[in-house]
Amino acid sequence: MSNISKTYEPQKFEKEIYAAWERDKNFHTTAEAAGEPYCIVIPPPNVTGQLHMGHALDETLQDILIRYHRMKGDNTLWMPGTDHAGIATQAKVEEQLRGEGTNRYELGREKFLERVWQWKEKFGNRISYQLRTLGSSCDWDRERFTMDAGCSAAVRKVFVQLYNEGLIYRGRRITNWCPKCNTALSDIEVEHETEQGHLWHLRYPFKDGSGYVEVATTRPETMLGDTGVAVHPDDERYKNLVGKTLILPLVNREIPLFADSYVDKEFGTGAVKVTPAHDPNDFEMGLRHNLEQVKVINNDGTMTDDVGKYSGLDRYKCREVIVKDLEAGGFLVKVEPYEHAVGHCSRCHTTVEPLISKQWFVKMETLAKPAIEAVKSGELKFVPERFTKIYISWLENIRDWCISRQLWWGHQIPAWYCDDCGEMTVSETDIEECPHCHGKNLHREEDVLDTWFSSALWPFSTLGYPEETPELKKFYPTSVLVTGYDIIFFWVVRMVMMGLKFRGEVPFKHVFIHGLVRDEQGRKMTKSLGNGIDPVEVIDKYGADSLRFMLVTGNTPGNDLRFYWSKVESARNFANKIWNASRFLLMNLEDFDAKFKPARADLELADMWIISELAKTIEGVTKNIERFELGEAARLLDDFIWSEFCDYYIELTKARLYGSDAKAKATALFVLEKVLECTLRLLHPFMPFLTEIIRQKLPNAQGSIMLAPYPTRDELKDLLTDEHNVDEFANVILNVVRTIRNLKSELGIDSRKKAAVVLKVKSARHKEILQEGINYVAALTFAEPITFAEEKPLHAMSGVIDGVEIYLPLEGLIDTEKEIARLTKELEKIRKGAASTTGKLQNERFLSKAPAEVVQSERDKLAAAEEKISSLEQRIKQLEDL
RNA sequence: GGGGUUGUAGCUCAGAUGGUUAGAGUGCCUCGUUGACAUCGAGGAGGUCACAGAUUCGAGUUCUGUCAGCCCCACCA
Repeated sequence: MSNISKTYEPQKFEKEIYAAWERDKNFHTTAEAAGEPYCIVIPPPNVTGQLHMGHALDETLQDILIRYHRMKGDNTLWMPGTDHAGIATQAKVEEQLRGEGTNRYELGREKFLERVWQWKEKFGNRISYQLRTLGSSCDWDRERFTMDAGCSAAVRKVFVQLYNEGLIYRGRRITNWCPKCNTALSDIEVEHETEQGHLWHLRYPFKDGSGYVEVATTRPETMLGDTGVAVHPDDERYKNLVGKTLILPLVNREIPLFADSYVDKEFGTGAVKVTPAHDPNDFEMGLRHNLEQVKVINNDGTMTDDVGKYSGLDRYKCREVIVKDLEAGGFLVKVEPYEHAVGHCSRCHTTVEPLISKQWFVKMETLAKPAIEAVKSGELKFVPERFTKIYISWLENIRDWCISRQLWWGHQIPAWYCDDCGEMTVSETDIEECPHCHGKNLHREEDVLDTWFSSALWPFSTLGYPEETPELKKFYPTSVLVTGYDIIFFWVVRMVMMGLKFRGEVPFKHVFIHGLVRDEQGRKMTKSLGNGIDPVEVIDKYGADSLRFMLVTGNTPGNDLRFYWSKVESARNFANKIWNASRFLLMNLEDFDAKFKPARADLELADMWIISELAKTIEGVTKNIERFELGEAARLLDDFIWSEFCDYYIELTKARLYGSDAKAKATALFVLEKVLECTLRLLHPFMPFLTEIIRQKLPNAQGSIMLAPYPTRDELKDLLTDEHNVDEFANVILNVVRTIRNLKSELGIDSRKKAAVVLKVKSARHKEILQEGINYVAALTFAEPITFAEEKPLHAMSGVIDGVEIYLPLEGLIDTEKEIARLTKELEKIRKGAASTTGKLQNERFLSKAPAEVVQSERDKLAAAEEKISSLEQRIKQLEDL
């Protein structure tokens, strides 16, 4: 039983424990099980690669909530799974192919997809492995993938219904295009970054030779596609010129000067060149004024065949050449440095090109409204609350969602085009015949859906939708979504919209938002910086429990945290502390009658105190978990276990454990075991492995800790006695202990060396307390002997606390002056405090407005301070008289 | 341009509904290895809570403004 190693070595047991949990089906949930449903669907990690530290945080938070609720008796389901991550995964495999000297086009769609599935298999397994290593208690029997049969069926059904309702449409529009990924992107996949560029001022001559209009541009190469110049309708400078024709330099195309209120009169010359095919605003203006769309840039970022000598040039090379040519032709007025925002592909960081193409879109307005309402009504709550505002304002300004991607890896859009009649058909099942003309010459839409389309359905597709399964009925809406603030727009809002649309209810009641895990310098962990740390590496070195504890302590919802090895180390030290406290107990427990139960009267003050503190800790931890303040809960646990249980209580039991009174020993062991066992359960959601292995060694605990009940104050009610008195006792004794330790230290006496102490006690109550607790003082301070006296001993160092004067007699004469100086300093400190208290109590408005108990506590404070002052003054006088 | 967030000990961070002398971890200094633990114990130093106002009997906490950092959103070429 006690053959437990001297130090905590998590590597020796974590894997076996997890395997046992899994073998015993401890994670498994059924819809029929008893208890309130509690469900979390995992934010599915991308099968692009392995988990990083951000995932470790995300999973840890979820696992804490899940384990807590499971122990509480809720019918708890944590649904695991992974995401196919369209663009990202495809890019990885294409990169692999490039290394092999081939590409996806050579391979063909089918063979290529086989390769991606192989990739998925590899990394999907790696992710499952990592999640297990971390201790995640998900229901593995239900593991899902965004492209499995069920999710695909859900996607089809939702797509077709939205299409039939007119909420999905196909249109020729200007969209963000990534020339490298070779696909359209949605607005949120474009990252805007300010760049140092230039503003080129160009002059476009009037056809009639009557002069020029000056325009400015940051992208001169697009002038090849200009089909107009716009000015504001109220702009006096141009009023008489609107309607005239300009000649586009280099190209010699005739283009109109027209008026549109989009134009800002104040900017530049107030005239804008208009390129409908390559700028979203120009595109809109082009539609309003029937301008021609001249495409001059290809999908791959080179210039099109129709631009003469510029054809085939890369867009940036073309820019250089154009500028030269404009300058040579006298069309360049000036160039200024100019800072402006440029869009980049969030995947590959290539500068995005707005291009016109046929794409599929989801109409957002009607879907967004209920999603806004759900948050405003409180049906859906963000933790912390501040994200509500961000969520709402984003939804209020939402634009249609481009969902088609020119990729192969993903859900292929279920639309078929008939080559005979030209009609398009959208269908939930594959079709081989055109329903319009019964022709057989169909070809399927090649595009696939944006990854986030299937992710948006995740909370109900994983529960069985489109089937009306028992799980769907039982666990939807899920309880809470745990995710980082970086994907609120990508994912959270879309789940809410889809959930409301297809289930009529929000997908989750709470959204628990956490921050990013950063490196020691506060930088984001990224591949390019090479500053990422693999959670598995940390686990190998320090154990999963340490990593988990490190990730939650000192962190609050929504805030970023920094990764420090030293923080992991201190979490490991905490684990080691628990390990050794347990080892101590187990060693002493060897010849202990496990069935012994003390009578309430057998409990000592210290026993009652630790049980009372445990009860407070249970309440605090529970309350904070419920509020999602997991960092605070962890702090309370740390504090209770390390300071109160280990540093004080265990020390206080030693006299009994090593003494000869068998019953006293048994009582102490009983309480030690009781408190430890209860504490382990309280800590289990945070440190699942350690708590499991230790608890299994305790004589009175049966079964897995993860299925044991979560502690409650009620559970301790038979042992809780007279808590108010216990607190008072503890207060006095711990204060005396601190003062004695302090004095010893100042005297340079080893803390474990015996030293005589004299106490001068004012009230009978204090005397009673100290007499009863004198052994505790002795045990914690190595004070011996401790005597009570009415007089102040002359040759001694002294300290004073409420109601008690403490003296450490010295063997020789004391250095009177030094001691007086020390006491005077102490006296000043107390006087200062007393002065501020007196000030308050002399303030009539304080007396009349502050609550009675606040006033009373100030009075008590003052009385105590005055007592201390008088005691100190006496002592100083006594020393001065020497 | 709009919005958010942060500013508390050398460092990293806690401090819910305002109310004792503002806390923890880590680092630093002093002392201590006889059996739970040196991955430890005891003690200590270290903070005008960014700055300025306002509200209040009372502000680290609420409000306004200023400064500094970070982040998000945004179709002014």
